[in-house]
Amino acid sequence: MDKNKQLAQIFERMADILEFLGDNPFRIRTYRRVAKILENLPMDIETALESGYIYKIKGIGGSTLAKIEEFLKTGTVRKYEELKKKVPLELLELTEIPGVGPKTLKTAYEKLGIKTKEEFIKALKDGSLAKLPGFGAKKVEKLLKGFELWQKSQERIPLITAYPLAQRVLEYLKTTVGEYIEKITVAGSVRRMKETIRDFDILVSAKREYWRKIHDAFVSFPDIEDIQLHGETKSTILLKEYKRQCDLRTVEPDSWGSALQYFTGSKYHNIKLREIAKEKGLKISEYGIYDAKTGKRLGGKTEEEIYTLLGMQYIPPEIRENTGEIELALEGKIPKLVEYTDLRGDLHMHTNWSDGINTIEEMVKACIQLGYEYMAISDHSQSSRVANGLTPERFKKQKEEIERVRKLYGDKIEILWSVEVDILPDGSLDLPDEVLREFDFVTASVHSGFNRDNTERIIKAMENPYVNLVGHPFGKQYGYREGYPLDFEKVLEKAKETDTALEINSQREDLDSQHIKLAVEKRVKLVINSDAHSVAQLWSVKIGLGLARRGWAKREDILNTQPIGVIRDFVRSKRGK
DNA sequence: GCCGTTTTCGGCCCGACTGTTTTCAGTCG
Repeated sequence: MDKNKQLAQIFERMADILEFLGDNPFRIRTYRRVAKILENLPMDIETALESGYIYKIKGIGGSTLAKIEEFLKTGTVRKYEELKKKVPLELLELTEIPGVGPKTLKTAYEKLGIKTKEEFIKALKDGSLAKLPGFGAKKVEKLLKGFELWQKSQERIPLITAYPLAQRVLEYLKTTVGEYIEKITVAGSVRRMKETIRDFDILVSAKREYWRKIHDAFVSFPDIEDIQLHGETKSTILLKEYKRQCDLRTVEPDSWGSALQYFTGSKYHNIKLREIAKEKGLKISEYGIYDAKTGKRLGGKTEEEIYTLLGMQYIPPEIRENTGEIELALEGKIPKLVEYTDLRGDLHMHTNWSDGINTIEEMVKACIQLGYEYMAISDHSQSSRVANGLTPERFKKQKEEIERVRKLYGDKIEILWSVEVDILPDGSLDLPDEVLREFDFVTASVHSGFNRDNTERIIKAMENPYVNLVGHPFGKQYGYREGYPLDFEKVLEKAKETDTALEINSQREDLDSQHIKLAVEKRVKLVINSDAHSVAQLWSVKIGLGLARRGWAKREDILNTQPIGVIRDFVRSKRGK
């Protein structure tokens, strides 16, 4: 999907340049929308063209198509090349600084001849920018602060890191000013369970008389670097951890639904909704949904109300990206996505037998607490030396311990004896078949050779009748390591052919939602796993679940929503083939 | 740029905040 990303970037850059040049804002919006579409395309752009998929996407018209085709043919887009010559390209990156937009840069460029980032920062610091019309000391000070902040927090953080941090702020507010709060939740990209997060949005509904108290408590959160805004409807703090911005907004209880809808986004989803509202003679804002003519308020207490008034199905937050969900909702065709309560077990976790920190018994007790019907203990195999992988001899001993724990807790939970066996560089497995056959469930993963294409290696592993699941197929770890090159189409085909499932690994966020969408379309079975290395990490299946929902997965697409009998049949039937 | 049972031309989401402004431009979400 490299070409998708490259093309998306070209359209994004063209939009930046056109904005700088003061071009038609609606053309600019179109370019950005195209970039978003390309980024979210669930397949290669070539495939999208060949299959005709792309022609069905609204927002991609003739001249966009021409540019895409030109890019595929020549590797470049002429219009982009020409635009690049007209502007100091390097300067445009500075729009990432909060408070800096294209107009600011344009003024600096035209009045002071500033062409590079360094020159811009210098002009900020030496006061020459402050002398320009529309600029003042305060604005310059703000931009400088924004610059420093930007330097610290350029990177987005993975959801698995962001999610607990957001929960901490929520818990803090609940314990300090909970009595004044009617409802509280995380909105924004965390609620949409986006793979990576830039900042946090927290929404509270409360009676107006309590807002001040709530905001005062918020800006007194212990682990903050800075208070950036402290108002009565909106405050912003900078969290020490990862230098993340965190917004708090308070609304009246009656506006809860419309505010939640609005602050959850995505931006493009909201724009589309408002367009539809307009066609229907309605108007949506964060305060409610109104009759456009009379101004009469029609609703806004719940999110459901908004979607209903627009004549569509409720759309789950995870798929609000304006990538086709709105059209389907208008036709009533949004599928029922998999839910947390559908999960019956976790099939990937480690114990202190390899690189985990808790004992088998502790993991079992924790899984019982979570209400699982079954679980799988899946420690590493011998070639994972850094992870203290088990030899066949140690696995034999582990089996005895599993039996012991089964006697204690077997009536409360089904304990599967499993393994995360290494896929060796040649695609063979780290344990012989006669050892693998002893396990109740086998996951095979790549833990070495991250710089090569691992397609053939994984395909070979899937051909082994004892391999039920490929763990973290891309070898990716969001925020830390890019995945290795992989022909995912081929992997999907082989998975389908061999009845092998693919893992949605919560710790690593691998697969990501676009891969999941493809797998769902191809009807390849998926498993949502925590890959927990301690009791404390078992919660993380919620991350995998979020990704699955973003990938439009339904309950039947996820193997571990099924009763234990189905899991056992899944294993048995592949072995019997 | 895209789009169309009220349009093939003339529209294109909405509101808040900030700073530099006597009514608005720029930025953000």
